[in-house]
Parts: sequence; structure tokens; C-alpha cells
Amino acid sequence: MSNQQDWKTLFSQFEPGLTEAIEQDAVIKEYKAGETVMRTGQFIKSAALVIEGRIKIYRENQEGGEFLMYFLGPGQACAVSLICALQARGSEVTAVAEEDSTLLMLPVQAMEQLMSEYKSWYQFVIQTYRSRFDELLNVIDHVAFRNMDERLRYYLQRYTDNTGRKNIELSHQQIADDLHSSREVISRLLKKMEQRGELVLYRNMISLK
Amino acid sequence: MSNQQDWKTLFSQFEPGLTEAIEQDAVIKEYKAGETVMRTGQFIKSAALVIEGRIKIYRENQEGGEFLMYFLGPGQACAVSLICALQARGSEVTAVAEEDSTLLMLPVQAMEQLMSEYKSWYQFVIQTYRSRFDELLNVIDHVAFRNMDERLRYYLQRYTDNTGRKNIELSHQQIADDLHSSREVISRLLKKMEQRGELVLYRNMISLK
DNA sequence: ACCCTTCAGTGATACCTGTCACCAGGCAGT
DNA sequence: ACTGCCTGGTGACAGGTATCACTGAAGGGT
Repeated sequence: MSNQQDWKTLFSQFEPGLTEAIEQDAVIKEYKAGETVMRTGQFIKSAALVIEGRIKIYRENQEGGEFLMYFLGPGQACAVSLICALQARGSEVTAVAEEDSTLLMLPVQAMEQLMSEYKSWYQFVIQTYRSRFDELLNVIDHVAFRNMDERLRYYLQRYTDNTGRKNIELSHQQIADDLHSSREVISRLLKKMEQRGELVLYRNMISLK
Repeated sequence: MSNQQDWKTLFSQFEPGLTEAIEQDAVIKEYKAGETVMRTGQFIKSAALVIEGRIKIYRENQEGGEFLMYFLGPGQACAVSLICALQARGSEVTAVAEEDSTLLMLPVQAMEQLMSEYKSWYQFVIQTYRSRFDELLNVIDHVAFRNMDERLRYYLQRYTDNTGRKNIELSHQQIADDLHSSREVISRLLKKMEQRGELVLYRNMISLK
């Protein structure tokens, strides 16, 4: 477990003074794996920076369906929270901790001030918008142009990229939920991929080659 | 045709001095209907604000498929151009003028400066990010959770919202392209909607009830 | 008036994916 | 050991959508 000093090295692009300014106003929050960080419709009063762990950001619809947008890792910030916080609006996505996670919560008022005072903060915000926007574009590409097998492959790829591990500890059902598909479809596609030698299937685990 | 003075009233939220500052550095560009404003991969050196007309922003894939993201109308700015311009990166979307359009092109260097000097510019940029992000979320919702009939309905709705007209002057083929579907499917769905009395079909025109 | 292109309608067919039904194996708690 | 639940595998089937083939109608240009 990293302690709370470490976050400064994570955001080393922040200029002198900025980290201290953030420290003054921000609150550190811990979430256990599976805990909901933010629920659709919930009012947002803070921007969230991830210090440790992994946060899953997804969209929910009325009928209980869900659809993964992206994961946030250490050093990343939630673009939705940045936008919503700056405009005092409710969240339009749901965020859940996939692992035990540590977040730095920065109140809106503080954000406003940092924005004008610190160029590196402003650049960080812009950069965050950009990378999340990019990620959304990729998601749209896949869901619009690709079949489920390619979307699954992309999903597994992103997962290993995010965790840095080749073993994916998820049930087929969890994957199906993230892709808004069904377990049977995912099982069959995974089986095909296994037969092609792209991966090996275990219980609650997929090992990429 | 509005002349070039009018744009200041369009962006009336800009604080005193900002419009003049923009005027100094910006260039007005005109595009005929159908002209390509920006192509995927093209390098962006200016932010684009729409003064008049309608710009269609869509994603292209390698095989020639396309997928509509949203339209930009007068008073709106292209979030992609704002982001790309600030980071000197290539475009990841294609922009085409749907009608004869007038755009205000603001070079990157000028943007940087306005950003720190004018709060109302900074807020405009944030607001632009936010609304485009929202729109993308809606698009994702539809493509992830909805069937083609609902997507078509949403598409027609957006179209009339954007143009302010109840008559949609598009061929079925054009609609199919925007939704990344096929003409036959769109024709059939439109026929069903006509039979239900939701609209009336003409050649190259759909009239919503 | 005629030709030619574009647009729209429609049936047949195939594929992808979601759903249902059912089974078997693993794992946890009693 | 028994029970029950979660996970994964599999076949059958259905609905939605893409594709192909063909038709006829509308409109523009000559």
C-alpha cells in the first residue's frame, strides 16, 4: 500500500506550489473493491484524482443494463467529475472501485482557483479531457463498426494494459455485463479464442498468450 | 446571409474585450454545402467556432464506413478542434459542411493566450467540452442499448432539433450512412413509422408529424 | 419526349447475437 | 457428505439486421 505522500510523485508534472495548494483543500478517500464511488444522478461537488487502485467508469440505462466506458488508474482523473464539478451538475455515469482504491477529492471551489493560478493544473485538466474523449471515440468505433469478437479482444487488451497483468480475473458474466452482451455469447467466443490458441481459460480467470 | 459583424451577438456571453481580441487573430472561412472542413488525420492548427450553417462531425473507419457523432450549429465550437489545437495533434474525426457555413478559425497561439486572460473564454471552452461529452454519452447509449428503430427516431429528432425544420431533406441512403446501417433497413423502418402515422415519406424528404 | 441516374420498396436469405433450457463441475457452508 | 450456488459449456431457437437481387417510380438533362 502506498501511503499518502506518494501521490506527489504520481503527479510530478504539477508545478511547485500546486501540490501544496491541492493538499490544503483536498481530502483523501479510500474505497474497498466493489464499492461505488459515484452513482448516476448523484450530485458531484469534487473532482476525483486516482492515487491508487482502479476505478471503472460505466454508463447505466434504465433497465439495469450497463456499458463499460473506461478504467481510471493511478495518475488519472475523472473527466466527468471535472466537468460536472465545474458546472455543479449531476453525474451521468457510475464509478465503481474495481480494486481497493485511494482517491484524492478536490472541492469545486478549489478547482476554480487552481485553474486560473496554475498553468500545469489547467494543462492537466485539458489533457484529461483529451484522453477521455479519445477513449470514448475508440469505444464508439468498436461498438459501431466491430462485431462482438473484436470488441471482446479489445476489452481483454485494455484490461491487461490497465492492470499490467496477463491474467484476467473475471467471470464470463462480468465481461458480458461490461460489454452489454450475454454470458453465453462471451463463453462461446472465448472458447473459440482458446481453440485458436490466443488464450487459456480457467475458472474465474483468463490467461492471455 | 448574416454578415461577419453578427458573430458577436452569437457569442454574447463573451466578456468585453474578448470579442475584439478574437477578431484580431481569427480568420473567417466560408464552406459550401458538402465541402470537407477537416479530414481524419489532418493536422489542426486552429480552433473552429461555427458562426453560420451546420457542420457534421463523424468518425470514419478504414473500410470506408462512417458514423455520425453530432452536428454543430451557430454559436457552437468543435471540441475536437479545441483539444487538438491545444495539443498540436491530428484530428480524429471528419467534419463536413452540411449547409453553406461560416466558421471562425482561431489559431492555437491565440487560444492559449485567451485561455489565461479571459474567464469567459475559458468557461466557453469548458462548456464546449461538456456539451460534446454529453452528446457522445447519448450516442453511446443509443448504439449500445437501443435497436435501429430507436436510433433512427433519435436521429430524426436530433436533425429537426438542429435545423428547426420538420422536413428532413435526406435520402434514405444518407441516413443509413450516418447510422452506419444500410439503405434497405432504413427504408423498411421508415415505412413502418409512416404506417404508424409518425411521419410522411416523400422523395428525398421526410416530414415529421 | 426520351434516356439515364438516383431513389425507394420488397422478398429471400444468411449471419450475428440474445435467449432459453439444461447439464456438469467447482467451491463454500453446514 | 450433503446442499446449494456460482461458473462455464452446449444445443436449439428466434429476432434483428446486413446483403443480394430485382422492380418501379421520380426527376434532370438533352
